[in-house]
Amino acid sequence: MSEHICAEIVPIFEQLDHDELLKISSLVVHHHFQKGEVILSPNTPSQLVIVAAGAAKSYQLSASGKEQLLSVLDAGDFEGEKNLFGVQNQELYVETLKNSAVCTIATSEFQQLLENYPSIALKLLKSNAEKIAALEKQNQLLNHDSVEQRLATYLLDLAKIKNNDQIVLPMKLKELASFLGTTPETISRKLHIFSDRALINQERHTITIKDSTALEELKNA
DNA sequence: ACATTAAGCTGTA
DNA sequence: TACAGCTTAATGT
Repeated sequence: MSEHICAEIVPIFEQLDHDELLKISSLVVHHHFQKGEVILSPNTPSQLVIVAAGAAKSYQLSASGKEQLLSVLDAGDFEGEKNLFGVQNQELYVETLKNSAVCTIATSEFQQLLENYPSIALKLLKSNAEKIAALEKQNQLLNHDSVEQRLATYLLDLAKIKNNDQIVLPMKLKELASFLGTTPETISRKLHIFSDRALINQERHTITIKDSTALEELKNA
Protein backbone atom coordinates (compact mmCIF):
# COMPACT_ATOMS: atom_id res chain seq x y z
CA MET A 1 0.00 0.00 0.00
CA SER A 2 1.43 3.35 -1.02
CA GLU A 3 2.28 5.65 1.86
CA HIS A 4 2.20 9.13 0.36
CA ILE A 5 -0.95 9.51 -1.66
CA CYS A 6 -3.27 11.54 0.53
CA ALA A 7 -1.97 14.99 -0.16
CA GLU A 8 -1.98 14.33 -3.90
CA ILE A 9 -5.46 12.92 -4.33
CA VAL A 10 -7.43 15.35 -2.19
CA PRO A 11 -9.08 18.17 -4.14
CA ILE A 12 -8.29 20.79 -1.50
CA PHE A 13 -4.58 20.12 -1.96
CA GLU A 14 -4.70 20.40 -5.75
CA GLN A 15 -2.53 22.99 -7.43
CA LEU A 16 0.03 23.08 -4.66
CA ASP A 17 3.62 22.75 -5.76
CA HIS A 18 5.90 19.91 -4.80
CA ASP A 19 7.44 21.61 -1.77
CA GLU A 20 4.05 22.50 -0.38
CA LEU A 21 2.82 18.96 -0.84
CA LEU A 22 5.88 17.71 0.99
CA LYS A 23 5.16 19.95 3.95
CA ILE A 24 1.60 18.71 4.11
CA SER A 25 2.70 15.11 3.81
CA SER A 26 4.87 15.58 6.88
CA LEU A 27 1.74 16.43 8.91
CA VAL A 28 -0.26 13.51 7.60
CA VAL A 29 -0.54 10.26 9.54
CA HIS A 30 -1.38 7.16 7.52
CA HIS A 31 -3.66 4.47 8.83
CA HIS A 32 -5.26 1.34 7.55
CA PHE A 33 -8.67 0.27 8.79
CA GLN A 34 -10.67 -2.90 8.40
CA LYS A 35 -14.24 -2.74 7.16
CA GLY A 36 -16.63 -1.59 9.86
CA GLU A 37 -14.20 0.33 12.06
CA VAL A 38 -15.21 3.67 13.52
CA ILE A 39 -12.50 6.14 12.59
CA LEU A 40 -14.09 9.36 13.81
CA SER A 41 -16.54 9.87 16.65
CA PRO A 42 -17.22 12.32 19.49
CA ASN A 43 -14.70 10.31 21.51
CA THR A 44 -11.79 10.42 19.07
CA PRO A 45 -9.20 13.21 19.04
CA SER A 46 -10.04 16.29 17.01
CA GLN A 47 -8.76 15.72 13.49
CA LEU A 48 -9.46 15.84 9.78
CA VAL A 49 -9.83 12.40 8.21
CA ILE A 50 -9.19 11.78 4.52
CA VAL A 51 -10.21 8.59 2.74
CA ALA A 52 -7.24 7.72 0.51
CA ALA A 53 -8.55 4.36 -0.70
CA GLY A 54 -11.68 2.35 0.02
CA ALA A 55 -14.87 3.97 1.29
CA ALA A 56 -16.52 5.15 4.48
CA LYS A 57 -19.84 6.53 5.64
CA SER A 58 -20.54 9.53 7.84
CA TYR A 59 -23.61 9.50 10.00
CA GLN A 60 -25.18 10.78 13.17
CA LEU A 61 -27.35 8.91 15.65
CA SER A 62 -31.06 9.64 15.83
CA ALA A 63 -32.96 10.09 19.07
CA SER A 64 -33.76 6.38 19.08
CA GLY A 65 -30.11 5.51 18.63
CA LYS A 66 -30.22 4.60 14.95
CA GLU A 67 -27.88 5.68 12.22
CA GLN A 68 -28.85 8.63 10.06
CA LEU A 69 -26.56 8.47 7.07
CA LEU A 70 -25.18 11.84 6.02
CA SER A 71 -22.89 10.94 3.16
CA VAL A 72 -20.72 8.25 1.63
CA LEU A 73 -17.02 9.07 1.43
CA ASP A 74 -15.07 7.66 -1.50
CA ALA A 75 -11.37 8.01 -2.22
CA GLY A 76 -10.42 11.69 -2.02
CA ASP A 77 -13.31 12.69 0.22
CA PHE A 78 -12.77 13.94 3.73
CA GLU A 79 -14.74 14.66 6.88
CA GLY A 80 -14.29 16.41 10.17
CA GLU A 81 -13.17 19.77 8.82
CA LYS A 82 -15.34 21.59 11.29
CA ASN A 83 -13.03 20.15 13.94
CA LEU A 84 -10.31 22.27 12.36
CA PHE A 85 -12.09 25.46 13.30
CA GLY A 86 -12.52 24.62 16.93
CA VAL A 87 -16.03 23.21 16.73
CA GLN A 88 -16.40 20.34 19.15
CA ASN A 89 -17.69 17.17 17.50
CA GLN A 90 -20.69 15.97 19.50
CA GLU A 91 -22.56 13.84 17.03
CA LEU A 92 -20.57 12.94 13.92
CA TYR A 93 -19.38 9.41 13.22
CA VAL A 94 -17.29 8.08 10.34
CA GLU A 95 -17.07 4.35 9.78
CA THR A 96 -15.32 2.38 7.05
CA LEU A 97 -17.47 0.48 4.54
CA LYS A 98 -14.51 -1.48 3.18
CA ASN A 99 -10.93 -2.04 4.16
CA SER A 100 -9.61 1.46 3.68
CA ALA A 101 -6.49 3.58 3.72
CA VAL A 102 -7.15 6.69 5.76
CA CYS A 103 -4.98 9.72 6.44
CA THR A 104 -5.46 12.03 9.38
CA ILE A 105 -4.23 15.51 10.20
CA ALA A 106 -4.43 16.79 13.76
CA THR A 107 -6.34 20.01 14.31
CA SER A 108 -3.47 21.97 15.85
CA GLU A 109 -1.08 21.20 13.01
CA PHE A 110 -3.65 21.93 10.35
CA GLN A 111 -4.34 25.36 11.75
CA GLN A 112 -0.67 26.12 11.28
CA LEU A 113 -0.95 24.91 7.72
CA LEU A 114 -3.93 27.16 6.98
CA GLU A 115 -1.98 30.20 8.10
CA ASN A 116 0.89 29.34 5.78
CA TYR A 117 -1.28 28.39 2.82
CA PRO A 118 -4.39 30.55 2.54
CA SER A 119 -5.28 28.91 -0.77
CA ILE A 120 -6.01 25.71 1.14
CA ALA A 121 -8.41 27.61 3.38
CA LEU A 122 -10.24 28.92 0.32
CA LYS A 123 -10.64 25.45 -1.13
CA LEU A 124 -11.78 24.13 2.19
CA LEU A 125 -14.37 26.88 2.29
CA LYS A 126 -15.66 26.01 -1.16
CA SER A 127 -15.77 22.32 -0.38
CA ASN A 128 -17.57 23.06 2.85
CA ALA A 129 -20.14 25.21 1.09
CA GLU A 130 -20.87 22.33 -1.27
CA LYS A 131 -21.26 20.01 1.66
CA ILE A 132 -23.70 22.36 3.34
CA ALA A 133 -25.69 22.61 0.12
CA ALA A 134 -25.95 18.81 -0.02
CA LEU A 135 -27.09 18.65 3.60
CA GLU A 136 -29.71 21.32 2.96
CA LYS A 137 -30.98 19.26 0.08
CA GLN A 138 -31.19 16.19 2.27
CA ASN A 139 -32.95 18.22 4.93
CA GLN A 140 -35.51 19.21 2.32
CA LEU A 141 -35.81 15.56 1.37
CA LEU A 142 -36.55 14.44 4.91
CA ASN A 143 -39.20 17.13 5.23
CA HIS A 144 -41.39 15.39 2.69
CA ASP A 145 -43.85 13.44 4.74
CA SER A 146 -43.99 10.06 2.99
CA VAL A 147 -41.21 7.67 1.99
CA GLU A 148 -42.62 7.55 -1.55
CA GLN A 149 -42.20 11.30 -1.87
CA ARG A 150 -38.68 11.18 -0.48
CA LEU A 151 -37.68 8.32 -2.77
CA ALA A 152 -39.24 9.97 -5.83
CA THR A 153 -37.42 13.22 -5.05
CA TYR A 154 -34.15 11.39 -4.56
CA LEU A 155 -34.39 9.51 -7.87
CA LEU A 156 -35.33 12.63 -9.82
CA ASP A 157 -32.49 14.60 -8.25
CA LEU A 158 -30.00 11.87 -9.05
CA ALA A 159 -31.15 11.75 -12.67
CA LYS A 160 -30.87 15.51 -12.88
CA ILE A 161 -27.34 15.51 -11.48
CA LYS A 162 -26.25 12.80 -13.91
CA ASN A 163 -28.25 14.38 -16.73
CA ASN A 164 -29.51 10.93 -17.62
CA ASP A 165 -32.72 9.00 -17.05
CA GLN A 166 -30.68 5.88 -16.39
CA ILE A 167 -29.02 6.07 -13.02
CA VAL A 168 -26.98 3.73 -10.85
CA LEU A 169 -27.68 3.92 -7.15
CA PRO A 170 -24.43 5.08 -5.54
CA MET A 171 -24.94 3.14 -2.33
CA LYS A 172 -26.36 -0.06 -0.92
CA LEU A 173 -30.10 -0.10 -0.34
CA LYS A 174 -29.42 -0.34 3.37
CA GLU A 175 -27.52 2.92 3.18
CA LEU A 176 -30.05 4.57 0.92
CA ALA A 177 -32.69 3.60 3.46
CA SER A 178 -30.73 5.27 6.24
CA PHE A 179 -30.14 8.31 4.03
CA LEU A 180 -33.89 8.67 3.43
CA GLY A 181 -34.77 7.92 7.03
CA THR A 182 -36.43 4.55 6.49
CA THR A 183 -35.65 0.82 6.32
CA PRO A 184 -34.20 -1.38 3.54
CA GLU A 185 -37.45 -3.35 3.45
CA THR A 186 -39.52 -0.26 2.74
CA ILE A 187 -37.09 0.93 0.04
CA SER A 188 -37.28 -2.47 -1.62
CA ARG A 189 -41.08 -2.39 -1.58
CA LYS A 190 -41.39 1.18 -2.83
CA LEU A 191 -39.05 0.50 -5.74
CA HIS A 192 -41.23 -2.45 -6.70
CA ILE A 193 -44.34 -0.30 -6.44
CA PHE A 194 -42.72 2.26 -8.75
CA SER A 195 -41.85 -0.52 -11.19
CA ASP A 196 -45.38 -1.93 -11.10
CA ARG A 197 -46.80 1.48 -11.88
CA ALA A 198 -44.32 1.74 -14.80
CA LEU A 199 -42.71 4.84 -13.31
CA ILE A 200 -39.28 3.23 -13.42
CA ASN A 201 -37.40 0.18 -14.63
CA GLN A 202 -35.22 -1.52 -12.09
CA GLU A 203 -32.40 -3.94 -12.70
CA ARG A 204 -30.48 -4.38 -9.48
CA HIS A 205 -28.86 -1.01 -8.77
CA THR A 206 -29.54 0.37 -12.22
CA ILE A 207 -32.76 2.34 -12.42
CA THR A 208 -34.28 3.92 -15.51
CA ILE A 209 -36.85 6.65 -15.08
CA LYS A 210 -39.71 6.03 -17.48
CA ASP A 211 -42.31 8.51 -16.31
CA SER A 212 -40.70 11.54 -14.75
CA THR A 213 -43.88 13.60 -14.88
CA ALA A 214 -45.71 11.07 -12.75
CA LEU A 215 -42.81 10.99 -10.33
CA GLU A 216 -42.85 14.79 -10.15
CA GLU A 217 -46.54 14.71 -9.34
CA LEU A 218 -45.94 12.09 -6.70
CA LYS A 219 -43.29 14.10 -4.95
CA ASN A 220 -45.51 17.19 -4.85
CA ALA A 221 -48.59 15.33 -3.66
C1' DA B 1 -48.32 4.39 6.39
C1' DC B 2 -44.42 2.41 7.99
C1' DA B 3 -41.46 -0.53 11.32
C1' DT B 4 -40.09 -4.89 13.01
C1' DT B 5 -39.16 -9.65 12.91
C1' DA B 6 -38.05 -13.60 10.77
C1' DA B 7 -37.38 -16.40 6.97
C1' DG B 8 -36.14 -17.21 2.18
C1' DC B 9 -33.69 -15.94 -1.97
C1' DT B 10 -29.54 -14.63 -4.98
C1' DG B 11 -25.20 -13.30 -6.46
C1' DT B 12 -20.38 -13.49 -5.38
C1' DA B 13 -15.98 -14.93 -3.37
C1' DT C 1 -20.84 -23.33 0.33
C1' DA C 2 -20.79 -19.49 3.28
C1' DC C 3 -21.85 -14.96 3.51
C1' DA C 4 -23.78 -10.26 2.48
C1' DG C 5 -27.32 -7.95 0.47
C1' DC C 6 -31.85 -7.96 -0.76
C1' DT C 7 -36.74 -9.55 -0.82
C1' DT C 8 -41.10 -11.32 1.03
C1' DA C 9 -44.57 -12.13 4.38
C1' DA C 10 -46.65 -11.76 8.90
C1' DT C 11 -47.53 -8.95 12.49
C1' DG C 12 -47.08 -4.74 15.39
C1' DT C 13 -47.42 0.51 16.16
